[in-house]
Amino acid sequence: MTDRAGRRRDSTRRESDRRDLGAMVHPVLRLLIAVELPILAAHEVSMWGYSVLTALDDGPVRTQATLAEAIGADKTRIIGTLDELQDAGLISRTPDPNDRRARLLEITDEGRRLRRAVRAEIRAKEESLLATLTPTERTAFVRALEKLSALSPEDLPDRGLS
Amino acid sequence: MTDRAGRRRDSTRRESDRRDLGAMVHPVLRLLIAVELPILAAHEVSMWGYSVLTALDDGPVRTQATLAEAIGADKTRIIGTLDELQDAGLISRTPDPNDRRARLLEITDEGRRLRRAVRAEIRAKEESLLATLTPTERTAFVRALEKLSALSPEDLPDRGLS
DNA sequence: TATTGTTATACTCTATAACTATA
DNA sequence: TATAGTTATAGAGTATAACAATA
Repeated sequence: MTDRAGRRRDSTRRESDRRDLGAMVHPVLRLLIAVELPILAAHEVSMWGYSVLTALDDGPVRTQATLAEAIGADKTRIIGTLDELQDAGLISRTPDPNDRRARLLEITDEGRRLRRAVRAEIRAKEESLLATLTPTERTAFVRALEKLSALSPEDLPDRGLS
Repeated sequence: MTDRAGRRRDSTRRESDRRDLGAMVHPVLRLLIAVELPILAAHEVSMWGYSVLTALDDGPVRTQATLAEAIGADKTRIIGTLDELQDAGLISRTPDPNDRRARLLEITDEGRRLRRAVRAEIRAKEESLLATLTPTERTAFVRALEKLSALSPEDLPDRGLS
């Protein structure tokens, strides 16, 4: 029924025959990045830059550290990105009058325009990816991603092994 | 109906309200890595090492470059990994008698044991992730990953924009 | 001359800690 | 003394090109 490598020789198929999730998610992410990079480059914005604009399009943020955590980055890592975005007039970064240590971060109208233009192009590309799925698969896939991306390692119970 | 940031204020929900796929897939991959790393460390094998063992458990490979491409790596990048695996007795690496430039790569019995033990632990952890999904979502999610991970950028047609 | 594997180099990303300015 | 932001440094990961052995 199965050969030496453990693959099934008959036509049956079990979910446990699948590859590890990581072995499938990794190439998918690479594919998404390959699709997005040319679009971002055409608009002269980096991946982190787009990520910052996306976060700020949901509303202003009071400190850089808060913003960094929201996009899964480090506070030291986004400084260069914020410099670029500010120089390009895509965000404003002003000291909070009530606490001059903090920087009030806000997207500008032009930043919003840029972010939404980029998103529209990315969505168009994503459409051609999702078009390879059936409607059922597509809906469930997106829903599953929303659920799983909200989990953190601490949410996982131990289940015997490991 | 929607506020300034474009979010819907009523209870309706559209798929287009979702985040970009990359913004969801990235944290999922990070979660999977966070789950796998402790398991791999306990067995003293690296991520690339496990990836190599997994590929070779499907059958031997005649050249290192072929193996590298199969796991989405560079031929120069896996050399250190192959050295470690060989030193640990997990793979064999012998010059092909017919073409002594090539190295015949094969997993050893111990390598196979290790790989399958690691996989079992990873699968157990993945179970607790997938348990957050409904059965329908789970099946479709895995099927969608299988489809999407098989795509390459060239498979994508241009669709107007970008 | 072409191919396989290896080594060397530089470049990017990231993590850590030290520093400043404000509180 | 503690916090927000910045800078500096070192480390890991990766990409590129040059090299040795074999064909």
